[in-house]
Amino acid sequence: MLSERRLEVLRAIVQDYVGTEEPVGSKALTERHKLGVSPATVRNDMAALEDEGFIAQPHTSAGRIPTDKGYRLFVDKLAGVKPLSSPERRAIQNFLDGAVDLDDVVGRTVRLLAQLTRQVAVVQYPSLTRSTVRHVELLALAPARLMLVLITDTGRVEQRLIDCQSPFGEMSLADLRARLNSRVVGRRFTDVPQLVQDLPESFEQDDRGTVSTVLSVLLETLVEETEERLMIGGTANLTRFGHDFPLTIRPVLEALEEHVVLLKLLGEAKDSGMTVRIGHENAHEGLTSTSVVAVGYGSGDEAVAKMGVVGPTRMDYPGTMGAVRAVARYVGQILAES
Amino acid sequence: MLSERRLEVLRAIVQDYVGTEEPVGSKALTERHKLGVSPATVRNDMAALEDEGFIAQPHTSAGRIPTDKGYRLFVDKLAGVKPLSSPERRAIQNFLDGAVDLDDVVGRTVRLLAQLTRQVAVVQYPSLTRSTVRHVELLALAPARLMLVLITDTGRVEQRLIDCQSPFGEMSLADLRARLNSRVVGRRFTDVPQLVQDLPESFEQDDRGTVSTVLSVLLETLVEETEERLMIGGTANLTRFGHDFPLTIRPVLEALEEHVVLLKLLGEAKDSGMTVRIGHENAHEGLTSTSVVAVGYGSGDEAVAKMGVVGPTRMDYPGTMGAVRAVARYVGQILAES
DNA sequence: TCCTGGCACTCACCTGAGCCGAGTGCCAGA
DNA sequence: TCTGGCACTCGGCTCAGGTGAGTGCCAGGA
Repeated sequence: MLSERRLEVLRAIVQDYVGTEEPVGSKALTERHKLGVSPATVRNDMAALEDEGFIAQPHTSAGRIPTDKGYRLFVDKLAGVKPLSSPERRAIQNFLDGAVDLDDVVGRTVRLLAQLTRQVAVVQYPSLTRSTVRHVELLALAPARLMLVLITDTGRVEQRLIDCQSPFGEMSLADLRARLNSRVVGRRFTDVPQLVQDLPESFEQDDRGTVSTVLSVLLETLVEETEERLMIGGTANLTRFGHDFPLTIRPVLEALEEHVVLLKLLGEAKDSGMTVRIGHENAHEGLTSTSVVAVGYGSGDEAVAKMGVVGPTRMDYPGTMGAVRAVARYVGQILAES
Repeated sequence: MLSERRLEVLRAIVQDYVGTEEPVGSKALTERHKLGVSPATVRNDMAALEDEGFIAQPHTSAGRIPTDKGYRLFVDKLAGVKPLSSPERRAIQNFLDGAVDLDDVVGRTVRLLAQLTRQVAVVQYPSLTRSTVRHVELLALAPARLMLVLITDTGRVEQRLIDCQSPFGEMSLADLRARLNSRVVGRRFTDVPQLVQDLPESFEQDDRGTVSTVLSVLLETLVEETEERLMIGGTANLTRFGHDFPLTIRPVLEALEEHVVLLKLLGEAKDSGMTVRIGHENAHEGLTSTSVVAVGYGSGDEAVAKMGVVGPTRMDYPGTMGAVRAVARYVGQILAES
C-alpha cells in the first residue's frame, strides 16, 4: 500500500508534468510543492512509485513521467472534478441557448467543448434507440409512390420514399395511417416491430402487399436511424500534442475519421457518470497515446447519447472532466426544453 | 518570352520537386530528364527562370523549388489533366454505385477523393439554389399544429413544424396543399416566392392568417436550406505535408473546421471547368501554403455544387485534377440517375 | 524505522570545429 | 548558343568535449 505522502508525490508529478510537459525531477518537485520533505526522500518515494509502475523514466538520469497506470490512479483517487467558474458557466449557457435546431445544438456543443478543453471534441447525436415515435405520416406522391415520414420525440424527422407494386387507395392510406399511428405513437422504437407485426392481416387481400412494404420500410428506417451519427471538432488542437508530430498525430487523425471507431469508443463509456479511458485502455490502436473523457447526456434522467473529448494522456483531467460534465448538463437542459 | 526548353526545365523541376520533396539541382535534372543539354546550360535556364520569379532557392547553394507563380505556369501551360486508369475508373464507379442516399453519396465521394488524391477532400452538398420542388406536403399533427414537408428533385427532404394561431380545417388543408403544389411543383426555389405571393387572398378571411404563416415557413425553409453544407475527409493526409509540422498544419486544420471559409473557397471556383488556386492565390490566410483544386458537379449540364481537394502547393496537379474531374463526373451521373 | 545530506555516476543535450558534397555563378572556348 | 571547367558557398553530418539535471546508494541522525 502506498503511503499518503507517496500519493501526494504522484499527484505532484502528474500536475507538474501536465503543466510543463517535461519529465519532473525530485528537486523541482520539492521546490514547487510544499511536501515538507527533502529531495532525497522524494527520490525514495519515486523509486517506490516506479517499482509499482505508476511512473517511469524516459531514460536514466531524466525525471519521471506518469504511466497510464499512474494517470489511472490519479484520476480514480487523487483528482477531483474541477467545477467551472461561473463566468464560464454563463458563457456556456448563453452560447448553447442560441441554438436553433438539433444540428445547431450539436454543432455548438462540439465547438464549445473543443474550445473549453482545447482538445478534440466528439458529440454523438441524440440516439433514436431510446426515442419514441411522435407521429408517422404517409403521403401519396403518385398513385404507386408513397412517402413515409417519421417524427421522433427528440424532434428528428426522417423520411423515405416507397415504391409500391400496386396503387393504393386514398381510403386505405388514411386507414393505414390511422391504425399505424394508434399503435406506435408514444412507443419506443425498439417496441415498434412487434406492435405492427400483425397489421397486414387486418387489411384486404389486395392491400396486404403494399402494407407489408410500407411496414418493412418503416422498420428499416428505425434500424437505420438507430445507427448513430456524430460530429467532431477542434482537431486543430491536436497540434498541441507533442513535438514528435507526424507519428503521433497521424493515427489519431485517422481514428477520428472513422466514425465507427469513435461511436464504439463512446459506446464503451458508462451511461451515467463520467468515463475516463487512459492510453492503452483504449482498444483502438491509433488512440493508445490518447485519453478519452466521455459522459452520457440526455433530456431527462436517461442518457440518450454521449459526448466527450479526446486528448493526450497528458491532459488536465480535473479541468477536462469539469468542462465535459458541465457542457453535458446544459445540453441536457436544452434538449429537455425543446 | 521563355524559350521552349526553359519551359521544359520548369516542368522538370516541378515534377521532380513534387516527387522528391527536395530542392532540385541542375545536375540531377539532366540525369533524370532527357533534356539534351548539359547541367551548365540548365543552370543558365534556371537563372533566367529565377529572374522571372518562377522558381526560387531556399538558400544559396541549394537546388531550386517552384514558386506559386511557377506552379501557376505549370498548371496553365505545361500540365495536362492526367486521365485515370480504367481500373481506377471502375473502382470509382463501383464504390459510388453502392450509395443508398444523398448523405451516403456525399460521404463516399469524400472518402474516395481523399483516397485517390491522398489529400484532404471537400464536398459540398448539392445546393438547393438551383433545385426545383418535387412536392410539398402538409400534415395536421394536431388541430393547430402542422408539419410542412418539402421534397426536392435532388432527393432531399426538409421539414418544419408550424404552430398556427387558429385551428385549420381538414378541407382547407387539402385545398391549400393542392393549390400550393399546383403552383410550385417543378419550379425553382428562387421562383417560389412570387408564385405563392397572392395565395392567401384566395382563401377565406378566417384562414388567411394560417395560410400566410405556412407560406412564410415555406419560404424560410427555402432560404435556410439554400445555406450550403459540406463534408470533409482525409485530414490524416495532412501529416504528409512537410517536416516542420505544427506550424504548417495548424492553420490548415483551423481553416478546414471553418466550413464558412471552405464554402467561400469553393464558391470562388468557376461553375464549369476546373479551378486551381495556388498558394497565395487563396484569400484565406491559413491556406496560403496550400493549393485548392475545385470543380463543379451536377446531375445535368448545370453544376449544383462543388467539390475539391486541399493539399500542399507541392502536389501532383495533373493526377489530382484527373481524379477530381473523374469523381465529379461519376457523382453527376449518380445524381442524374436517382 | 524513517528522513536527510552527501557523493559518485549517468546521460541527454548543447556547442563548436571540421569535413563533405550538392549546387551555384562565372568565364573562356568550341 | 552551348559546354566544360573552376572557385566558391553553405547546409548538414559527425565527433568530441563540457554542462547540468537527475539518479541511486549510503551512512548518520531524529
